[in-house]
Amino acid sequence: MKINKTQLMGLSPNNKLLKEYKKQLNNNLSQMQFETAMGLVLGDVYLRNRYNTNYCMQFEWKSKDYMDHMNNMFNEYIMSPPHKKVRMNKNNNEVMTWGAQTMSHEAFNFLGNLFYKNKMKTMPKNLVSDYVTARNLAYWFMDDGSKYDNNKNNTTNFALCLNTQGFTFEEMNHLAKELNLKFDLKCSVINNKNKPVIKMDSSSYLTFKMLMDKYMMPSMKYKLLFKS
DNA sequence: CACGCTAGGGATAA
DNA sequence: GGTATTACCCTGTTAT
DNA sequence: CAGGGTAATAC
DNA sequence: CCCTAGCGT
Ligand SMILES: [Mn+2]
Ligand SMILES: [Mn+2]
Ligand SMILES: [Mn+2]
Repeated sequence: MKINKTQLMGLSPNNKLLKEYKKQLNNNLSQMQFETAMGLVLGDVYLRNRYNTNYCMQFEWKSKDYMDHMNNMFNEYIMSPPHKKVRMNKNNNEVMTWGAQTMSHEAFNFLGNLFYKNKMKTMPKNLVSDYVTARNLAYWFMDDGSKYDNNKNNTTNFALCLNTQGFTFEEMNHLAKELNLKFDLKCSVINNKNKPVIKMDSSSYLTFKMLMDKYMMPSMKYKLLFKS
């Protein structure tokens, strides 16, 4: 008797049926989920291990479309639809985002163990050569990517960035080399507020765009669109 | 005198 | 009855 | 992005 | 992540 996810609607966190449902799920993410999740962990997702058992993912994005896409991608691990978050910041401005979370599950532990060594998020050595794929890169870029030149004219500088301020210069210097090696992306590390940012040279734009094209969600395509 | 280009910095979107 | 569990919001806070 | 609080089960 | 003041050509 297989448990359908719809049977879990409104159940409490410690419900027995929920735990049986978790058991019947595969202990590993699908290949597509794995590649996506890794991109998201590098990007905007919080991979959380609160009770020292199984990891879960916490989502927060401004784009509802993008959030819905993740809701679909990790459908079997998400029990509640995204909830709207409206907050006031210190300037009394309204800031609206969408929040959601997966259930905690063993399927997320491999990524957790890969990125978190003694509760600290680190960049695994040889991450790119061992794991990073085009899809993986795409979700990282959709999350933390940007143009280098954001001026509102038709610039000829097509350089792109990965906003990696959360990592160390050492980690990113190594990553830049790995990206160059595996994807032929001419990368360097630049400085933003004394924190590292990966810059992909303008000459690598077409290479990168070709790699990304089939994965870019509509709401994120602006990140690699130029006037000319 | 324009205009491309950085690095400096603000207000979110993480 | 207490203790253990844990998904769904919440808020703290800032590097993106 | 990262942690905290809690209400609802299970034993 | 994105915007922009202001140096350099
Ligand atoms: Mn990130
Ligand atoms: Mn981000
Ligand atoms: Mn993002």
